[in-house]
Parts: sequence; C-alpha cells; structure tokens
Amino acid sequence: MPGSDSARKLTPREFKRMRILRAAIEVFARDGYFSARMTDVAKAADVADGTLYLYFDGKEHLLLSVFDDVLERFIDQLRQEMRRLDDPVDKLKVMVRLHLESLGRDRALAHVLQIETRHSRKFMRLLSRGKLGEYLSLLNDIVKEGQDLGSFRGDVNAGLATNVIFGAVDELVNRWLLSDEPGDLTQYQGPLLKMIFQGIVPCEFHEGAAG
Amino acid sequence: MPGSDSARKLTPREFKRMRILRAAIEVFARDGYFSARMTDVAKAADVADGTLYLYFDGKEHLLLSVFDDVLERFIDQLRQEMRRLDDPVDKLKVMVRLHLESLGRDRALAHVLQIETRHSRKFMRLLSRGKLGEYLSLLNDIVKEGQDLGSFRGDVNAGLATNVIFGAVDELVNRWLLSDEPGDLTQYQGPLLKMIFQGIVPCEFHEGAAG
Amino acid sequence: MPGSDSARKLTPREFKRMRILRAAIEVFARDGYFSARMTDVAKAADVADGTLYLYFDGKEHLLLSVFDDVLERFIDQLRQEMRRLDDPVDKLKVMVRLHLESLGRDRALAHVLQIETRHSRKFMRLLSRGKLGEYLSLLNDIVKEGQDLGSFRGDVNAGLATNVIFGAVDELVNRWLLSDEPGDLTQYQGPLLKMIFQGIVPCEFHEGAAG
Amino acid sequence: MPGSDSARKLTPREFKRMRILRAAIEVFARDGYFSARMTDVAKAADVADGTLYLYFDGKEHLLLSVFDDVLERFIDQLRQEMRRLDDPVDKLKVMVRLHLESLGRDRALAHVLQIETRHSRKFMRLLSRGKLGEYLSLLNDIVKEGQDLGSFRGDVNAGLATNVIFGAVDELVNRWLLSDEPGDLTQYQGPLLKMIFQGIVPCEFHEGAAG
DNA sequence: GATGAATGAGCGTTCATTCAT
DNA sequence: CATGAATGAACGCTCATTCAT
Repeated sequence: MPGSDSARKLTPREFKRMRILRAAIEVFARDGYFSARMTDVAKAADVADGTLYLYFDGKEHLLLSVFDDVLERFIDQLRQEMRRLDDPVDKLKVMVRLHLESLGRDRALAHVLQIETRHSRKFMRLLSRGKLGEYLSLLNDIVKEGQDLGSFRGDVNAGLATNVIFGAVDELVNRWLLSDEPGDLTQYQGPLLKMIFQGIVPCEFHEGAAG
Repeated sequence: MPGSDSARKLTPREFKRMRILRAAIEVFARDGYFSARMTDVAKAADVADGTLYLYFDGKEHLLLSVFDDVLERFIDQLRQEMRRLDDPVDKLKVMVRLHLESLGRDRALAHVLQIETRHSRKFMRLLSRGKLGEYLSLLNDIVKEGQDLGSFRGDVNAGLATNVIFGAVDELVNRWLLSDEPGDLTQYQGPLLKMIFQGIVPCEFHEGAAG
Repeated sequence: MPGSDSARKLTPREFKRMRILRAAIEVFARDGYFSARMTDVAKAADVADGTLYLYFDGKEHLLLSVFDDVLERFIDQLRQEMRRLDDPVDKLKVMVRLHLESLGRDRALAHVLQIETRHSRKFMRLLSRGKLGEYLSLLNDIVKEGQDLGSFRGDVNAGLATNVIFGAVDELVNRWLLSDEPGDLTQYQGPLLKMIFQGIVPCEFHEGAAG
Repeated sequence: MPGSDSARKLTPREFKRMRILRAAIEVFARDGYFSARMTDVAKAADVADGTLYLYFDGKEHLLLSVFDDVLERFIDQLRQEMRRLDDPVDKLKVMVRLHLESLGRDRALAHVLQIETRHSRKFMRLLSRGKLGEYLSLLNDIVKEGQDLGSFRGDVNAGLATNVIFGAVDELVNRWLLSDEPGDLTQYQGPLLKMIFQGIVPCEFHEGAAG
C-alpha cells in the first residue's frame, strides 16, 4: 500500500522523534517513570540530553506523548477495521482482539500504558480527556449501536457497560503484566468475550441472579 | 462481644498509628503519593517527622500499610458476612456491595487504594502478593464454588472470571474517582451485577456471540 | 557593656546563620555571585547543602541577607554616633569615616556590597527600597539639617546633593576595590571630604564657574 | 567632510555588526545580561544564532563590545568638542553635559552601561583597562589642566578628584535609571556642576569644614 | 558567509531519612 | 518514646557554543 499515511517515509525529525519515544518506552518500562532519568532516555535514544527538550516539553510531556502517539495509531487502525463490519458483536470482538494483540505484542509498551501513565489522578484525568476518552467513546458507540439493534441488552446503561467491558479487558492485561510467566495475551480473548457477552450465570438462572 | 478485635480499646500506640495512617490517606489523596512530603503527613498527624519512622519503615511502607490495613479489615468483614450465606450468587452480591460501599464512603481512601498504590509495577506486585491477593483469592473461591454448584457457568476458567469481575468493579470505582460530579457509588451496584451475571448479550443470541 | 544588643551571646541558630553569611561573603567575593555555587558556600560554612535552605530561601535571598544584615548593623552604629553630634558638618565627617572604615576593614565584604549586589536592575531596586534606602535617607537628613542651619548651601536640591555625596564615596570605594595595590581606604577621607565640602573650584572663581 | 569616519557608508558586515550590537543592548536591558539568552539577541537582530559568533567571540565579548563601541564613539565626540575649548571649567561642563545627554537619550543603553557591565569584578577591571580607563584619563587631564592653570584647587590629588567627579555623575545616572518616573536626565546638569565646582559648604565656612 | 539543530556540562533545590538531645 | 534540625544524594532542565550543510 505505497503512499499510505502509515507507510510514507518519515522525515529525519519524525524519525528521531520516534527513536526518542521508543527509548522512553524502554526506559520507563525498565525503571519506572519516576525512577527513570531523562539522561538514560537520551542515552537509549542515542541523543544528547538537551535534544530531548527539542522534541518534548519535559519528562511528563514525554510520557504523555508515548501514550497519545500509541493510542492515536491504535484508534486509527480500529476505525479502519470497524468500517468493514456491521454487526456490533463482531465489532466488539475485533476491538478486544486488537486491544489484546497490540499490548500482547509489546510488553514494555503495555507496561507503560497500563501502569506508568496512571501514577496520579492528575495524569489519569489528562489521559481520560485525551486519546483514552476517544477510545472509550468508540467502545461506547459500539455498545449503543448494539443496544439499538437489539444485539445487546438494552436494560443496562451504555456508559456503565462500556466501563465494565473496558475494566474487564484492562484488568486482564494488568494480570498478564504482573505475571511471572506471562504467556500469550491473546489466548484469553475467547473466554474474555464469553464473559463479556454472556456473563457468569447460565441463562436458566438469570431470573434469580438479577442484581 | 468484649475483647473482640474490632471493638477493644486501642492502646496509645495503636491509636497514634491509626492517626498517622489516616493522615497519610488524606495527604496522599490530596497531593499524590510522589508529591506528598513526609513532613506534611507528620503535620497532619500532629506528630514530629521522626515519629513517623517509629511506626513505619519509610514512605513506601507507609503507603503499603495504608493498603494492607484497610484491606485486612475489609477482608475480615467480608469473611464474617460470607459465613451467613450459602448461595455463591448472594456471596458475590454482598462482596460487590461491600466493595462499593467501603470505597464510596471514603473518597480519599478510594483515591489512595485505586491510584496511588499502583504507581509502579514493583508496588503492584507487592500488593498482589499481599492482601490484594487474599481478596482476589476470596473472590476466586466464590467463583469456583458457584461453578461447582452449577450456579456459575463452568466453561470459563475461574481465575479469568475472577479477573474480569474484579476489573469491572475496579474500573467502575476508577471512573467514579475521576468524575467531577461523583454521586453515590453504590447506585451502580445493580447494573454492575447484571453485567457480571448476565453479560451484555441477551440469552437468545448467545450461540452466535460466543467468542 | 554587658547585656547590650550587639554583645549578647548568640543563640546556636544565630551563630550558624552568621557562619553561613560569612561563608557567603567569602565565596561570593572569591568567585562572583553567579559563578559561586551553593555547595561551595555550604562547604565554607561547614554545613550540608540543605542546611543553607533552613536559614535562607535560596541563593538570591542569601545575597540579599548579606547586604541587609551588614547595612542594618552599620546603620545602627551610625545612628548611635549621630546622637552625640550636633553639627551636620561633623555628622557628615563621621558618616564618611565610618563608611570608609567599615568597608576598608573587610575587602571581601566590600566586594560583595559594591559589585555582586548590583548585578541587575531588579536587585538594585530591591536594595534601594531596603536598607540602602534607609542609609541614603539618613544622609539626606544630614544634608537637609545642614541646609536649614546654613552650614550647607541651600541652593542645591538636597536629594541631588545626597546622591552626589554618596556617588563620590561609592566610586572611591570602587576604585579601591579594583586597584591591584589597594592601600588603606581611610587615607582618602580627608581629600574626599574637602571635595564634598568645597568642590573643585576655589572660592574666588565661584561666580564664573557656576553651572 | 566626506569620507570621515562617522559619516562614511557602512559595509554590509559593519551594518550587521551594528544591528547585533543594538539588539544586544535592547535584550540585555530588557532581561538583564545573565537572564538574556543569545538566541533572543539573535532573534532581535534577525540573524541565526550561529551568526552571532561570526561577529563576536561569545556572550561576554558581545557585552564588552557594546561598551567599548559606545564609549569609543563617545570619546571621539568628546575629543572633538574639547578641541574648541580652552578653559578647563568649560571642558568639564561640556563633558558632564555630553555624559548626561548621551545616556539620557537612550535608556536601554544607559541601563547596560551602568548596570549590566558591572556584574563582576573581573568585568569591571576589563572595562577600567579599556575604554572606560581612557574616558577617566580624559577627565583626569582636564582636572590636572585646571589645577595647573589655577582654575581648580591644587590641594587635592587629581586622581581622587577625577573619581569623585565621575562618581557623582555616575550615581546620578544610576538614580535616574532606578527611578520609576525618570524625567529628563539633563535637568540635573546645573546643580550637579554646582556641587562639583563649589561643594556643599558655602565659602565663608570653608575653614571649619576642611576635612 | 549564514544557518539552526544538536550538544552536554553544569547547578539550585528538594526531601526522605537519621540521630543527638 | 518523641523530637526536629541537619543531612547530602539525586536530577530535570537550560543555554552558550559548535559545526555539518
């Protein structure tokens, strides 16, 4: 797909920016955001300390940029995949799959996104109002669409359902990150979706189990 | 029930320990763990800086103690409530209710437990191996019990189901924490349980939706 | 004179404060304010780096404190000497003498007061509005008193005369500071006063020389 | 007088040099020498950062060049004016007038010459040994000439008298610089000269006042 | 000559922790 | 036990200067 946005050649500036972002991911994942030193990021990116500040406003901005950059690309990819699909059920499946695949493929990145970017309420708000909000909004749209079509139960608030779904996926990734023998993250996709779709109680008992 | 753990009078030492823990919760919630200064915790607890170190090993241990102390009491309470119940469905309901009630009652505490204690992988591991693990284990027991009795579907790995349930509740608390107009956290109990029990897809479509 | 303010024993805190101020004078004079490093001041005062900040708000405040502390004592001394005198001419003589003596006695201090504290307009304003203003005001009072009594010519604005006198003394100190073989600063007292009192033009030519 | 130094057309290089010097004056006056950044000087001069170093050896040399350039022209002008005059009294009058006029006309320049160039002993020595020394030497010559002719009192060391005169003028300029409502600097010329010529004590009291 | 992206040395300040009283 | 003054290691960031183009 020559000429496509994601394939076009990077300018030297963009290239160096990417190098720094990648270095930040590695160093932040290895040492933790707070313990990580800017000078180590610079070393990992093979640039001088001062160069970091030609591309980013500071340490915090660097962390935020890791998050936003990655999520931006992820959301783009998601949007493209969504276009091909009609069934909200399928959309949800794809979304969960991509989520697990993306993070499962890059443990350092997952670490930064799941843990280091959540070190403070202030930072979490920043994320929620940025790309993360966009992502949740995408998920929310799918839920609502499913409810409109009758594929998803309509007696649960869509926003809450969105949170529950995200929370389930998110926690799974967290456990995978904390595990000593992680294995393949995507292996959980099937059971996870089953839980999300069908819950934990078999249909025949639904009456009695209703909250 | 004289002499019971929770009702007996606190020794002066225990009392001061509690004062420091409470001060830590307030200060960590207000300023964030990393920005918070030990001297401010001391001030809030109305003790000298050095006194903190007579009760805790350091800043990190103080944070850990907040977590463990609170969870210990929560788990005790949970165990007592569980004893009265037989039905795993009821147990799960109670567990979720207590979870939401406990955190909904004390926003500063919720903030510290949900956000500040998760600032690094190292710390999260510490939690997982401590009281948090115990809590998850309790939840896991309920799930397995439900599966054994047939109340919960047996075709999903219990550990994964546990994670999904915990993740759903946890994320809900997070959203509540980040919200500007929080409202009452317990209001979500019903819908949340519905999601956990029945999933998002109505029974009649379960075949097609299976992951 | 036991019990007098200046002779009373210093508290340990005051003593350490003085030690730091003295160290600052030496280091600022030796390296210049901007090149001087706080860690060197600390070393010279034989305290830890952080201790400086228990006594002063920062580097700039330290410099300001050197100035204000010294001038405060100088002004006190001046006020006491003034009390014994009636003749403004005598007062001016004493003032100039004390000025030259105080600085001539301590070259490092003179260096800091004359040069390092004047590194920026902002800082000079700070000084002018502080103790330096008080000092100039004292000088101004003497000039006005002399004019009222007829000892000083009344056809020159007192403020301007004050500036001229101060400028003359100040510049003399500056030249002494920049000189490689300084000699005794007080040796200039007589000629300086002659210039201030009588100007450069002999009386018989005053008509023609008037500006 | 075509071809004269001050009137001939500037080469492009000289022109750019002047632009940089002017930019330096503005930026140094606005931000202070130490806070000022070379990149801001470059911006103000509308050249690239690196270009500054094609015309000056560095930041310090730039400041020194501002001083020397301005003083060189000032001294040239002074020498020309002196040529027309015989009376040392007149020469002194003209010198003071030109001094006040030159600085009164350009407050940014005055700021740099009076304050920013005096930030350290090392720099002040540099000035004293350069153009400033030349200027003081010029003043000294006038004083000595006046003493030889009997117009100025001979019982005061010429060097000291020079310092006193310079100090008086210099301090006046300083006060004007620090004032919030400066007004016209040249208004002080008359009274200032009166002080310099006649001192502060009326002739009839000279005996008693002699230092 | 002119550019401006890259360099990297340098430092004021903070704050968790200690320990003499 | 309690205190709080003192410690000193640690680091993000700036900016004068350089040099490949």
